[in-house]
Amino acid sequence: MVKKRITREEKRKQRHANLKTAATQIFAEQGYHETKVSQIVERVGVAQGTFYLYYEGKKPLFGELVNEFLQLFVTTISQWKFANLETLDILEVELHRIGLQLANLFVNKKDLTKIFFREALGVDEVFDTNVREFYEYVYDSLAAFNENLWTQGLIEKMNFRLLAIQTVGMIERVIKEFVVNETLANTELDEIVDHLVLNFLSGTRKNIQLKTHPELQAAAPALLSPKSPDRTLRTTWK
Amino acid sequence: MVKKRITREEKRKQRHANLKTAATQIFAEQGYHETKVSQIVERVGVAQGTFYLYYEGKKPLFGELVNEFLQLFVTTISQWKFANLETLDILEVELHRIGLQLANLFVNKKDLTKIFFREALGVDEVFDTNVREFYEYVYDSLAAFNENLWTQGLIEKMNFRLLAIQTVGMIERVIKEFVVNETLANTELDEIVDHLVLNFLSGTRKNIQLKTHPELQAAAPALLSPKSPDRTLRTTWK
Amino acid sequence: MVKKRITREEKRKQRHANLKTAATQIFAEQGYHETKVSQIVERVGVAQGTFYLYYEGKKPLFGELVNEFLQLFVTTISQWKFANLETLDILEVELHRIGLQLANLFVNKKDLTKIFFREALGVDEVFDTNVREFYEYVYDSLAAFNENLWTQGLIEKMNFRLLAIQTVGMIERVIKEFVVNETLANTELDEIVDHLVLNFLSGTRKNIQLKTHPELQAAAPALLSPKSPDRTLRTTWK
Amino acid sequence: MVKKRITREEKRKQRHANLKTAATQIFAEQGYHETKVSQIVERVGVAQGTFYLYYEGKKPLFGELVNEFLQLFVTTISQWKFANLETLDILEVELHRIGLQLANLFVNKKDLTKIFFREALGVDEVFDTNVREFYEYVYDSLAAFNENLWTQGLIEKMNFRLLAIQTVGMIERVIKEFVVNETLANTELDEIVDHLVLNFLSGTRKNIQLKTHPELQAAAPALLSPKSPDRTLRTTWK
DNA sequence: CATGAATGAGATTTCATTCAT
DNA sequence: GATGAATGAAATCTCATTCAT
Repeated sequence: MVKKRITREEKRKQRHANLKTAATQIFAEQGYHETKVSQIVERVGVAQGTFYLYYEGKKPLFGELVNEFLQLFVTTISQWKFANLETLDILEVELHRIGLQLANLFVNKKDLTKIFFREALGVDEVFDTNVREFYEYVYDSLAAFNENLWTQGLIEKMNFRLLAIQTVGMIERVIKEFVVNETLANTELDEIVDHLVLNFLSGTRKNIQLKTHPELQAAAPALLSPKSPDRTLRTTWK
Repeated sequence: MVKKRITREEKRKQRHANLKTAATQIFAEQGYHETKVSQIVERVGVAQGTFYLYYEGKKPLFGELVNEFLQLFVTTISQWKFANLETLDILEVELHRIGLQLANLFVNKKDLTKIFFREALGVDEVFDTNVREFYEYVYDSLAAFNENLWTQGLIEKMNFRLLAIQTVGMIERVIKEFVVNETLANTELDEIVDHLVLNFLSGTRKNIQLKTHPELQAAAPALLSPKSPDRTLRTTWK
Repeated sequence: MVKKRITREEKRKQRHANLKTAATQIFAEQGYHETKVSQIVERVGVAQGTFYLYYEGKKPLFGELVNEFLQLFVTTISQWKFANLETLDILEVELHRIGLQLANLFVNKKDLTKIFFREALGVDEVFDTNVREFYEYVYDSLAAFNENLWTQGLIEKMNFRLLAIQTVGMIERVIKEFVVNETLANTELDEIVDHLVLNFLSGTRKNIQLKTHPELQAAAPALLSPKSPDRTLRTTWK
Repeated sequence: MVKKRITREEKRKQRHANLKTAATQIFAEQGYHETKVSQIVERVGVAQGTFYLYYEGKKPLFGELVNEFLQLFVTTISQWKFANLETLDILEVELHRIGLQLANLFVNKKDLTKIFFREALGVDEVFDTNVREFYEYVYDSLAAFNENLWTQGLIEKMNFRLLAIQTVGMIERVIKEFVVNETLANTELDEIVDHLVLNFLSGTRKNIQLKTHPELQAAAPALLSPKSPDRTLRTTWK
């Protein structure tokens, strides 16, 4: 008896999980609008109506997935503790650590990450609001963090909110290339994080003594558009 | 006779332009999927069928707009000439100049910018490919530019492609906030560009002499999630 | 052992009754089509499948309820005995008595009455036939009764079937207003029955001697549509 | 040119009319819930989508039809003028006239009448409200009319609202039998109206002098349920 | 060229009923 | 008997695109 009940409950959970997994995959593959409920149930091997036993509809499910991602993110960053960031060296190490932590989140939740970065916006007004709230939250957190670093004399005084936005953008695009598009797949995650941290801290500038070697500075040829300066992009689609 | 032919031709062009303008606006306002062909023709004041005399369909038109944006971008950056970037000071000034130039492009083409950043991805596989090619192009250009700066001894040796990606992300998100979401609307464009350039060059690190004032460096308390550490995000949608 | 069997049987009967009660209520509240089987079982607190152990389906249950109402009605009127309707006074008293009897049936079975008057028709062709047969039966009975009254010289000769139909209509609408819509709730049941009986017998006409007082008869102004002669009714629904 | 435009406009009107006609017929035949949009378009011979060019949906169309009926009714009765109802004879003639007028409305709009009497209630809450408002309006009008007759000494003092309700019921059921069920089809419309008017005025009672002939009054046998006193009605449906 | 009515494929969603446990 | 998850047929409605006028 007890066993039977467990079995049924487990079956239910299994099905729920299967549906979510299938939906996540297909959303990640095709995006929200191209994904049909029929595809989801087909992949799981259940009837169309079954879907609606577990989810109120396609949109609510999508919202749930997006929120799961946001939740994971928020949970992760809200756990960070920065007790003793006394020196730049310590800061660098810490930043590297949390950078890797975050990167792993994205890598482990590749499909959710794809979903978020491909179509979190534009599906529904309510979603949009939610996502924008999320960004505000991240900006605020990061700006406060930066300001604190300044208080400690670790970084320069600057527009900390703008800095936060820039930082988010940096990370975002790298994530997109690494996880979503997989164009950075051949680069070590560690190297990437390292790069981001160093760049965040020091920018690109050659250190001061270089100024004493102007002989190194040659004339720079026009550089951009190395492939095809007048490159034309496809214009027609069916 | 001749006059009539011209008039007719002009009318045609006018209509073409009107349709494109209307479509651009509505795509920017509502996104691709929420935009109905009926809305576009209604705004222009022509019949539904007329739309198809000027465009092969909704998707091709959208593709055209996205490409127009890409084209504008490519045209802009491919014109940059960096003849004499002899010193960091010159570089800084130059970067500021082209940064403003780019920013103005986005501001002037606000609708196209919105379209691109909201939904360039996820509408169609072909679009996606095209956009990805575009990004590759930008990365390559930027990486080459960065490498050249290094050659001139202006910047440090680093992973220039990764640097390019980071830079693109930085700019992208700032643009999104400034042009698309208008959350940065109260910040001067000049300040923003300045910030980006300085950050690109120097990062955030306090310069060296600070190290001689360790008394400024206090212990940093945990800082993130200033609003609500356990923040819960909405989970249900209809 | 024996006790268990009884208990089980009783349980079954109880469940059957519960389901019927719940269904009756919800049908009365929402009508046939708005009522979902899920709502019925939820109110009773049993599983969806259990419903089908007691009833063959939603429609058969509804039919059963409608028939229960018809049965009650038929039982009531078939018990009426009219042994000595010798005078109009006796007739009036008798009519009042059976009128009240009927009225109490409707009041006591308010939900069944609502069900019958709201949706007995239009749910199923078979139901419709059944209901029509019922009406025929009532018409026939009433016509025979009326004809008998005539035989006894109590009422005028007229089209007794038509009279029966009229009478049914009179009663029907009053019931609808009193029981179903409750717009007559502030009127005493006794007064209503009284009114119906008197009207059945004497109509509305002022008795003869009035004709000797023609001074009472003033010119009648146009009277209908006291609220708004050109009243417009809502035309659109979603 | 002009001709072409007219043709198109006419075609449109024709199609609109066809859809309405088909819908009216099928609603009248099968009722609201059994009627499918697919049946309507099939009968007209147009595509499914065409339906939605002319009507916002099935429910709004139904509402439109119900309201058309109500409108016709209101228009009819609001035009009645009762200038000189000086005597009962004149009243009788007038009532007969308007009774016929109303009856003809129902006969001419048989389908709308069927729709109204079969399913005006129970399809939608908004409809219900509308219909109930309509009944209130009719009751009010009729009660005022009756009261006026009393003011003129033509009829007895009574509960005029209740009288109105009774009258509406009388008419309603006769209409249902005559128009909807067609069980009175063999009776002359004129006779029916006559009957209703006489009954309204004089009821059924034998006039006074009959009381002097008690020999006519025989004992009445039990009369009701002439067909089958214990008649059982069908109980099961699929 | 322009029109705009018509098309119809296709997607979401509901819910009475079934049936394995 | 009871359960309740699963079923799947069926219905409504949308909208990009076509094509006769």
